[in-house]
Amino acid sequence: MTALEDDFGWTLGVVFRAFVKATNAAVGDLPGGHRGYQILTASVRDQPESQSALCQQLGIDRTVMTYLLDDLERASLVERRPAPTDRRTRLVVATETGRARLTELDLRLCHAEAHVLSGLSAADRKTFKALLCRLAGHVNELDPVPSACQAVQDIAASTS
Amino acid sequence: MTALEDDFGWTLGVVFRAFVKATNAAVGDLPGGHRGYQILTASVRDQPESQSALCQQLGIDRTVMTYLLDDLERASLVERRPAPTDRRTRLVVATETGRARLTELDLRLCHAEAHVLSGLSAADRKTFKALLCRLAGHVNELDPVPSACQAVQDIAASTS
DNA sequence: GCAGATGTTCTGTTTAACAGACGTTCTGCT
DNA sequence: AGCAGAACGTCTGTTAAACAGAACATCTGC
Repeated sequence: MTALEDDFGWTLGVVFRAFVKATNAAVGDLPGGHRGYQILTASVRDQPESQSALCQQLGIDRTVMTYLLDDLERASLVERRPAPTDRRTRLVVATETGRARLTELDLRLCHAEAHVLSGLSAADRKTFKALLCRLAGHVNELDPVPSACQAVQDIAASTS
Repeated sequence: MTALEDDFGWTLGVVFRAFVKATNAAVGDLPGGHRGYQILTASVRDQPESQSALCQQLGIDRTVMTYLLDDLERASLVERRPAPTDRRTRLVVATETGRARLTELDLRLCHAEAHVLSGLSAADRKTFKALLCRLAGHVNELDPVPSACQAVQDIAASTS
């Protein structure tokens, strides 16, 4: 219980970790974990025009994306189909199953967020989110975040 | 710029990542990175009575701690000396150099925190920290955090 | 003094990510 | 049309990090 490190960093880490843990629990056995979720989301919302576009968007290595998609495809959540305009590229589209799974996951993730934030009143929750958002925006100006996944990778080699 | 994932998780990740990055930059070439800093801090503040106590406190594997301490010792920042009461255990004590390095690091980390929080006014900064602290406390009740480092490890296998 | 427990280190295995090579397909130039 | 070079996706090999378990040294209780 001693303040091992700077209090701010420690608390931030605790909260972030709790969110990560809740998120993982919510995602459950989805192939690829949180990255599977992100791929699924992108395939529905953004209709990525190629695998490599998806890679760049999510900050995932091409070689990793390959077997990530393999797993998702094996679970019938997405399909790789050759792009009609350029047969080098594969279009990543969500199946009906994948779409259904995504709406379910969104719900669960919403609960996960609520779980982490349950220590605050509704008003505090709102101000916290607002401040966090301002902070994120400011930080993004200072040093644009390449991607959501990149963050995780950096963190892996980093500190709390 | 599309909201890939839940906004809360994304913003939290962005801010956390920014902090991590700033922290790493502040720590610089310290052997062991942020863990080196934590070990150094613990060796000064808590005077750990054994390596394994340190491991448990920081959530670092024993085998990892071994070469982490090797590196720190090689840099003359800490010393392993046999405990007078039990010669099986090694006392980890900071050298004078290590102590000086730590005060310098504390200063740099303070700047790093200020850098991340520079997007908020002093008042907002204060409320943000307070809310974060309440959140961390609450989260800790729900599911006690074993350690600061454990968080990072979990995050490595996780989401933003 | 001996059996078992504990602290630390070493070895081997596993996992994850990345760099590079390869086959396929497209684009630009002649 | 045909060819050189680039781009996309996949596969192979290498590297780094973490953990499990064995091995060694030392302590505690009987």
